[in-house]
This record gives sequence, structure tokens and C-alpha cells, in this order.
Amino acid sequence: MPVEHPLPEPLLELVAYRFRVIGEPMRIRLLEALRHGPATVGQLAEILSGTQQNVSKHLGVLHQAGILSRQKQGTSVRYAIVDTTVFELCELVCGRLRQQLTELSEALTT
Amino acid sequence: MPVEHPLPEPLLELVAYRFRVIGEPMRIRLLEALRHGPATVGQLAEILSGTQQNVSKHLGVLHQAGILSRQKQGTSVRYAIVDTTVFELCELVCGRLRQQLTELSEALTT
DNA sequence: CTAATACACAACCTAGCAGTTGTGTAGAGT
DNA sequence: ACTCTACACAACTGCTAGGTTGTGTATTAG
Repeated sequence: MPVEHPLPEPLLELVAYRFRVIGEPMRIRLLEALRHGPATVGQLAEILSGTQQNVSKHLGVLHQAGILSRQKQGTSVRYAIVDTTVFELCELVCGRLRQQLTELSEALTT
Repeated sequence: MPVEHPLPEPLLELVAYRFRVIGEPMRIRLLEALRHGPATVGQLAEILSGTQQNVSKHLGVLHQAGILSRQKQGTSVRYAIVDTTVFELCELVCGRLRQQLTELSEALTT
């Protein structure tokens, strides 16, 4: 069943919050980095050239939103993707953005 | 072709910005209201119980992002959806949220 | 021309969030 | 016990953006 309209206010807040969680470049980069497999905070901080605290903070946000899973391994913590729909979301937006850009360039050249 | 990884920084910013644009309850409500057809600023302000200025501001953001079209009709301005992918995005998130909630309630009852 | 309508723009206040810095904590090695 | 490593938590700063208020602009009616 499709979602009823209008959306109830609490669900509305949740949906908006979910979009805002993904609406940060750093967090998208973290999701991209985790796309090919789990990684620890330190690994991600090194790959993305971010501070440990900042990366940990963003990972915490993604974890609390239910997008990532957290697993302790000794002193390390491994994060992994559990909500793969985020990639569908990103590709939908990417596709639409490229469509907009091509339309714009066509409008400029004609 | 799928988007290359890692995403280049400018595209990353655009994608993140697009998510942030949709990541506001008021704007989602505006999109929902426009789902069944175009409407003017005044109509939307009345339907959603918002001030004219605030509604106009949010509509401007959605228009600048290429999600809405703007058409003057006398003293009124009619906005309409041009990017229907926003609804796919919302339904993806809604579906995922409901799945999370059911999983959570199941985990609580067992 | 005057007035009313419908909308957008600008200034302001404020809340929220990203990023940094400092500190606390838990596990592994010596 | 001591130390190092890896991570999280808390406090602080600065910026961004939402909401309100006030004002400007264009169109229509009288």
C-alpha cells in the first residue's frame, strides 16, 4: 500500500530527518567508502582525510538513523551498511541531476 | 552507466544539497500538496496554514533546485512539480522507515 | 489615479548543526 | 601496573538556514 496522504506529522519529521542525515557531503562520502565493505573509524578517517572525532561523529549519526551497524572488534569499531536503500536514493538523485544538467546545457547551446 | 566512485566533489555537494532541500517538513508538505496538481502561493499558504512569506520562500528554494516550475497568472503565481523523482525518494524512505519500525516492534515483542 | 491583491525581497532573530579541541574509557601489548 | 591505541562523549565556536516582520513590485478592479 502506498503511504496515505497527507502524511501524519511524526512520519513527516522522520522522513525529513532521514533526508537531512544523508544531506551532508561527508556522510555521503562515508557511505560510499563503506559501499564495498565494512571499515573501522580509523580506516575511514584515513581514507577520507578527516579527523577521528569528526568521522566518529558522522558515523554515530548514520548509526543512530539505522543506516549503519556497529560492531566492536577489540579496540576498533567496525561500521557496515545495513540500509542499502541509501544508494538507491543517491543514484536517483544523481540521475536526475545529470538529466537537469544536460537539459540546461542543451538549452544554452540552442 | 552508474555513477563513478568516488563521486567528484562538486557532484557530491549537489547531491547533498538536493537531499537537504527535501529534508524539511514544510517543503515535503508543499510537495505533497502539489502532487495532485499546480497551486498558487496563496492556496498553498492556506492549505498548509503557513504565512505567505514563508511558503513563498520555501517554494523559491524548491524552484531554484529545479523541482518546481513557476508560472505567473495575473497577480498569482502557480507552482507545479517538474521533478517527479522526489516522490520516488519519499516513498523509498517511507518504505524503509516502516520496515525499520516493524523490525523494531518485532524485536520488542519477542 | 487610487486601492486592493498576490507575491517576492531584505533584514533580523534564533535554533540547530558541522567541525574542532579536550577529555574519558575500554581493550591489547609490555 | 603502565602505556598505547582506538573510539566516544562533552563543550565550544562559527556558520547556515528556518521563521517572522516589514517593505517593494506588479497586476487588476473601481
